[in-house]
Amino acid sequence: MAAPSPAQMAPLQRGKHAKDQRQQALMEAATAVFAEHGYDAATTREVAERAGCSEGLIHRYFQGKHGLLLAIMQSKAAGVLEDFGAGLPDRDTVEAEIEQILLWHLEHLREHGDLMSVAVSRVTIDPDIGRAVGESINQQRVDVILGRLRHHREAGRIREDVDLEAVAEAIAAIGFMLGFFSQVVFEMDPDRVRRTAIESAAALGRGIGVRTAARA
Amino acid sequence: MAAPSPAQMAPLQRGKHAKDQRQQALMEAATAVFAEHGYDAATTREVAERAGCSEGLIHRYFQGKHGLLLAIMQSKAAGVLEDFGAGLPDRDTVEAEIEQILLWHLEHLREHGDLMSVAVSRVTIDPDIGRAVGESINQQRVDVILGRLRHHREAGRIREDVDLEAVAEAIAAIGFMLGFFSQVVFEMDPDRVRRTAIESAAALGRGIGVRTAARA
Amino acid sequence: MAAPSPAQMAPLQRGKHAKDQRQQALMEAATAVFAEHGYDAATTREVAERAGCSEGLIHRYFQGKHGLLLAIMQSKAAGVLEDFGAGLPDRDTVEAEIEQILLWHLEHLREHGDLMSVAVSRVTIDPDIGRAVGESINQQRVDVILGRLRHHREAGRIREDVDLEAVAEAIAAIGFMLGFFSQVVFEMDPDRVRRTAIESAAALGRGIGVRTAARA
Amino acid sequence: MAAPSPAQMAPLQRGKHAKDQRQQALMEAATAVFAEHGYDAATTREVAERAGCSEGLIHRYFQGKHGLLLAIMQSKAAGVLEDFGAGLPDRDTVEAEIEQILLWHLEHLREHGDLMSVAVSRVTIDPDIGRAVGESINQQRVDVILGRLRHHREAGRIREDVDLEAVAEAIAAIGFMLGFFSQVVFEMDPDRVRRTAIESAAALGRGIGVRTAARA
DNA sequence: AATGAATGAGGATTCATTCAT
DNA sequence: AATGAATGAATCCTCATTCAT
Repeated sequence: MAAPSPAQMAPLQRGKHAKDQRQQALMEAATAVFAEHGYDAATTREVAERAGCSEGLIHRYFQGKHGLLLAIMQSKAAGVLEDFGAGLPDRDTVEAEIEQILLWHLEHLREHGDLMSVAVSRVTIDPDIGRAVGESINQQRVDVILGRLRHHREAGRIREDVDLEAVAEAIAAIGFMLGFFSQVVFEMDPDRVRRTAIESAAALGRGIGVRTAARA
Repeated sequence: MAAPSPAQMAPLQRGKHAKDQRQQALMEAATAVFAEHGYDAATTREVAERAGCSEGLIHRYFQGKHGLLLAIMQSKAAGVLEDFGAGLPDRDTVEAEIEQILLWHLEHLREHGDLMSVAVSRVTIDPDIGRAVGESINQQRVDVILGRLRHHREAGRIREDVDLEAVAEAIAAIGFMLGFFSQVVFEMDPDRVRRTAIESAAALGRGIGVRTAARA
Repeated sequence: MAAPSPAQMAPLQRGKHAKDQRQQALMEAATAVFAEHGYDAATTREVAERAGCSEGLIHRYFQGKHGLLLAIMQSKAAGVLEDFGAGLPDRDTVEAEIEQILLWHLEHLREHGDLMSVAVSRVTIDPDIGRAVGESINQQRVDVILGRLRHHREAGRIREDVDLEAVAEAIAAIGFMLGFFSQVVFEMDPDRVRRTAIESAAALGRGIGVRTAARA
Repeated sequence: MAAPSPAQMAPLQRGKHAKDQRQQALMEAATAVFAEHGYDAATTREVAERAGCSEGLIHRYFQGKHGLLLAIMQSKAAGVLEDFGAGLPDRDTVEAEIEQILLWHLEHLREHGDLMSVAVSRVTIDPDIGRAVGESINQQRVDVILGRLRHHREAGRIREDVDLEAVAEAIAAIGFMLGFFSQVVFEMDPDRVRRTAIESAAALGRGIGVRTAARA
């Protein structure tokens, strides 16, 4: 899962203003190492080695190991969602909409598997992380989905009696489970996961859509 | 979340089957401590203290800290599902079926929140745990759900073109997310979670059910 | 200064109830190491090595390096004075009294040079030590001297207009400076130090004694 | 005790004799920081911060932390005594002479409390400091006192059988203990310390003075 | 069978010092 | 000449594990 992160690509000599590069390198290395061994079992030594700099910098830049974890979450949590919503085109049918949302999850959670692993493994223990993950990553995702569903309701494509929030959460749930657990954790067959997403979208879409003449 | 388990100080004398009691006490204490601090940060000392016995026993009985974790998973993972399926009555409609499955998740994941926290936080790191959780807990749940859906299909209540496996996984996903993450991790309002479950069941049920006259 | 402390004299095997012996060994080793390098520069590793046991025990027994320092002070501070006063015979003249007090200081501060070095080097920095040294060691010494002077006043051997407390402090001051600084720190010629003590006692004794016929 | 020295932030520009100012600022800041935390526990970073310049300068100017300590001692040790002896007027009686010597100690050791704290806390550990303190500060003080006592002996005010060196050391001892330990370290009541000094001077003065008619 | 004293390997962190700018 | 970013050695401490009792 963890990108090999060959490090030392650039010598990164002293005194340079390469400070930002080093911080970035440290955060990326840490994400990989944390995902591999877990936060506690990860050593600052390995993080520093992979980032190609000294352990001391972790403490200078991030005030210690925990600060590094926090910095990762704060910096990347935003990034995970930045193109969600904005990047997705409008769809003509509810089924297509849900389908593209689920497929987006499949793609993005696969890409950010390391980050999610770290987040998930800490979320029950570390209140700071719990907050970051719960409010940022989870709630925001639900909100974006909800917004898109509202569009469809306004277009008369969703039944009046459907609780949109509940459905948005259900979609987020399916997206997260398939995208992270099925794909990344359990390493299921990608085709099966993809088919499950598509079928779920169809079922859910039918369930909340108004019955059109075609469907009736 | 953690069962209080105050090391209830039954004297736990020497002989007899006190051994089993001690093993049980150790496993329960460990579940709580692991859930609280995470596996790595948890100390065998605290586990032993809460169980009311000496650290040495952890190694004698379970061959160390990791063995204790494994024992917990193996012993409890089975138990989590034992009444799932068997305990649930048959339902007349697909909606009611899905609803009761989701509500069962809400109830049981709340009860076993500690165990799930431990499992989830280790699942990406520890291959043994990954196996136990993935194959036992996740797949078994999907299978049970699938079995129940097949019943309804045989009764002519589910559309022919629906991929039952996909739907079963979707249901399991929603159940797990709502039951564990929403309830236990994010501590959302129980009523909202419950409503979300019911609404999701309705939407999904409608989506896979054949349109009856009543529904049309 | 530091007793060589060859350690490992007894194998001190496991499981023995040699706990007290080990604590004692640790405290003695620490006294020597602290005196040699200073508290901060001393390493727990060296202390443990000299005591012939593992570093971990320092933390188990004394809750860390600082606890070890405290334990030394508390345990030995009392001991330093236990024979002061009790051990000294009554004297017929004030001069003889002061002389024996000063000579006692010379002897005892030489013996406990290590302990005093540690105490003195920490006394300005560490409030706990400041308290222990200031109140225990210093004030108690003055009190004992004061008690002995009162005896002589009651015997009519000390002038009425002398402030006994002030004189007691002066004697304690001379005793400490000669005993610790001159002897231990500056390593002055023992004979000269001894002569200084005797002459000081004579001068001070004459200064506070009533002029007898013999003296006049 | 510590002079506030708030890093008064004179801009301290490049050229000129700003160098001397910086060295001075560094030494004063270091004296305060060393006195506060002890030499080892003090950090060059805090010294530099308080002096308002960068850590690097400590190494450029003083060749490191230890050099800074040495520079302080060498530069200030002289200053502590510069007006001792010269600044004190002649006295008519031995008592008055001793009294003014002791009171001088009270005043000057209070002023240089920080410096003395540093010196005393290092004197048993650091041979360089030991030398500086022992030979410079201690012996010089004794010598000055001895010189003044000789004056009085030449004036026939001191008994023939008194060992002047011994008495000089006793006076130095009392002065140092009262001036540094009682006042600065133990923070005793200033009035009591002062009274102790005066009474000690009287006793000692009587003890070494020739019995005049008035006294007889 | 159970204890808990002891170990020792390993980890995060601190800090004097160096050096490119 | 001065800075402050970077280093890396060294320290205190923790903890799973072992073993004598």
